[in-house]
Amino acid sequence: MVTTSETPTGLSPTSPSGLQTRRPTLHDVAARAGVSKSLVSLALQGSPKVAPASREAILAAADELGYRPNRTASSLVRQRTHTIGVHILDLHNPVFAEILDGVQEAVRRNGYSTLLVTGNADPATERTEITRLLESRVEGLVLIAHRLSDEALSAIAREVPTVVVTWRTDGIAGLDSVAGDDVAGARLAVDHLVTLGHSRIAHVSGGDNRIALQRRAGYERAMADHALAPLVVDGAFTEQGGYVGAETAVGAGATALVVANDLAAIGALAALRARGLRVPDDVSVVGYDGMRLLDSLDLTTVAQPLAEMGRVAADLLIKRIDVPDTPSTHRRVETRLVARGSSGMAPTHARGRQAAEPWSSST
Amino acid sequence: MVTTSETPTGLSPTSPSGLQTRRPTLHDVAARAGVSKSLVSLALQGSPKVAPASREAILAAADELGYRPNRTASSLVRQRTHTIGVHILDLHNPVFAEILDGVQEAVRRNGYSTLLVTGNADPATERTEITRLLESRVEGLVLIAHRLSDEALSAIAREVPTVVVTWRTDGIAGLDSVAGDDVAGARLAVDHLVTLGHSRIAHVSGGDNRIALQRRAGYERAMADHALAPLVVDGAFTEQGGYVGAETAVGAGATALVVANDLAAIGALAALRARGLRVPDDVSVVGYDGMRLLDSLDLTTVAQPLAEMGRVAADLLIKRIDVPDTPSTHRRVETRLVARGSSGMAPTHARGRQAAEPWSSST
DNA sequence: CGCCTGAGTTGGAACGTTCCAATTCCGAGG
DNA sequence: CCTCGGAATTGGAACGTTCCAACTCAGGCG
Repeated sequence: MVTTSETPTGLSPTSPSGLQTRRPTLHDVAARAGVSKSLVSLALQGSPKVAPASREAILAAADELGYRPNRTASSLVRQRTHTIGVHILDLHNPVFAEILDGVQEAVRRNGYSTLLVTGNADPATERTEITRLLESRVEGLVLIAHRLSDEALSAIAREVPTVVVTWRTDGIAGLDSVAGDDVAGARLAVDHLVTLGHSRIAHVSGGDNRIALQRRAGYERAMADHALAPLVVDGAFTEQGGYVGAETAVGAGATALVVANDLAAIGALAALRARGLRVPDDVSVVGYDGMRLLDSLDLTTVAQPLAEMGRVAADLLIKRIDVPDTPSTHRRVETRLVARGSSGMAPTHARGRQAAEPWSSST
Repeated sequence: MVTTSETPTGLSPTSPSGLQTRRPTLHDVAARAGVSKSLVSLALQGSPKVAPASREAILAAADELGYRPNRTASSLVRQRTHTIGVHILDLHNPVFAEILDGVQEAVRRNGYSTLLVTGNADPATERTEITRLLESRVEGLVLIAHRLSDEALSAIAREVPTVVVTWRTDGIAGLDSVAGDDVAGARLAVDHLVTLGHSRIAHVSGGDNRIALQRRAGYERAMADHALAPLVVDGAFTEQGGYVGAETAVGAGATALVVANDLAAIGALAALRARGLRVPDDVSVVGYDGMRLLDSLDLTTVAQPLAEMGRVAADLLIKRIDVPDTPSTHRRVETRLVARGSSGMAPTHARGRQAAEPWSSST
């Protein structure tokens, strides 16, 4: 198509490298197509009111100039960003990636897009990154785990619809949550090991965060219900945490480990290998979370429907964006034990021991 | 501090839920503090020209109203976003998270922040997500792997400073890249296995993407140099790819596997376990990438300095943002073999075989 | 006493969109 | 030939910020 070229604006100016110096605007496109900026705006939004000929000319001009709409300007005037902010506690833990899958799926299905951000387990960067999301005027916030105080969290929830994935937020008004039942989940692990004849079942803890404490409580209650002596050793939600935790646990004579999460369970496995202990013949290991990778690693775990958690969270959030004044809902997802090769019968010499016998450092 | 309250604006309006209906603006803060919006802007930016008393009043007003600056408005008028866009091919692969660590570190050190986005290995979403970054006017783009065509890539590079991490982009002008030498890296793996007495060394490929093909080429050349018959089986950069690839490879009598990446190597391990084969007694396995997790899994791998790659990439990018017209630089990072427990001497019955002997399906 | 200076403050234009109200254009109907 | 109506198009205000130029107001100095 031939455009009359008495319009002042030619092709976009380029620097020697070919990198554009000034980005073309609606105005430039309008000048090149010989119409007003309003019509260009209309045409690019696909309005049916634009005459076919004009539309064609505008699209051609935009293409020739390499026009790229400016989202910041658009969302400023529209007062909408159609964007959901997502904070991930730790990108190194594949569990969070799996939750994110579900979030993205639901967010996109609802016509929003996501802005992803991570504090990498550092509370200070976590704060600044979330602040950044709020300043970018995201319309909702998904927190895939976080380290905020209850006050900080509720302040945020007052500002923008928010949903927390991974733990319940009962006390705090105006925000939703999606989580599994960590107490019941830890009990599943203990029950499973008891069924296999274990009594010296130790728990490698995940530190003193909320989730870790819940799982620990579940372990302790289950042990008490089975009239077994509990042993909790310090660990963390990382491979290293699992490694050192497993070392002290087997040092104390444990034949089975309930590890705080999958990543730590992988670390525990490494510690056992380093000690020359076989899994599950000498020691059984059960993880927590249910990340996909564990299938390949043949690790027994307490599994949560991760992608579904993300999906449910995003759906709750979008509902809350549409109807801001809904009471908080806290969704509980089903937790189940997935038995794999890392858990087996207790070693014969350790089986059938007296239940509440105190722990000693025998091997 | 007592503020005179004849100003028209009171506290920000809230809906029954406590969720704010209209976000306070500079104007609201100005009204409440009894000054002009210009002075509020100045004060919030920490300008020394603002009188202490005014500053205090303004800060108090902002705090009381819960004022939150609007980044979209700010970046619109400033014509700067101070934001780097980062695209990650696949969040499920921890390798990319480790590269991202380096990127974030360098980006923050230089006073920028990041906007993270993932296509989750789907080319279509990848495109829309990158488009989104461009429309948000990021000042630079880091692509931690991607599936764009060369044309698409160079079009983007013409629009915004861009750096690709993970593979070289020699042919394409105006963008930088950071990568390891995949051909040499694969050779390291083969050499290592040959030293251990292996001759039936198979390669589980990573598909037909650029990197996979490079690694495959490195394997093939190294095998030829050792006068060994190569065997390449189809795989993918995923656990499943490694699983099926390993199955066919050992079916063909391989005693050692050079697997296309770490994730696939984990899958290969699972396949061997399922077949009752011991590692490394029956079969040795070498991965590629060097993700941290492999340390716990005791897997030999060809390691790349992942975080450093990210750091170097971000530094190159920021240099290019400052000085747009610099010639492309392609940084090569050092690749080295990290020997762990998954690679060992070739089984005695397979050792010292005739080198170029054709492969058969013996076990 | 008027002028100058500089500290402190302010109005208003600009950024690139969207969208409303107003305008032009053109053919049909009276 | 004039009027009307609908389709197509347009100007301009608005979004919330930044920043420049201009202004006010003391106080010091000649």
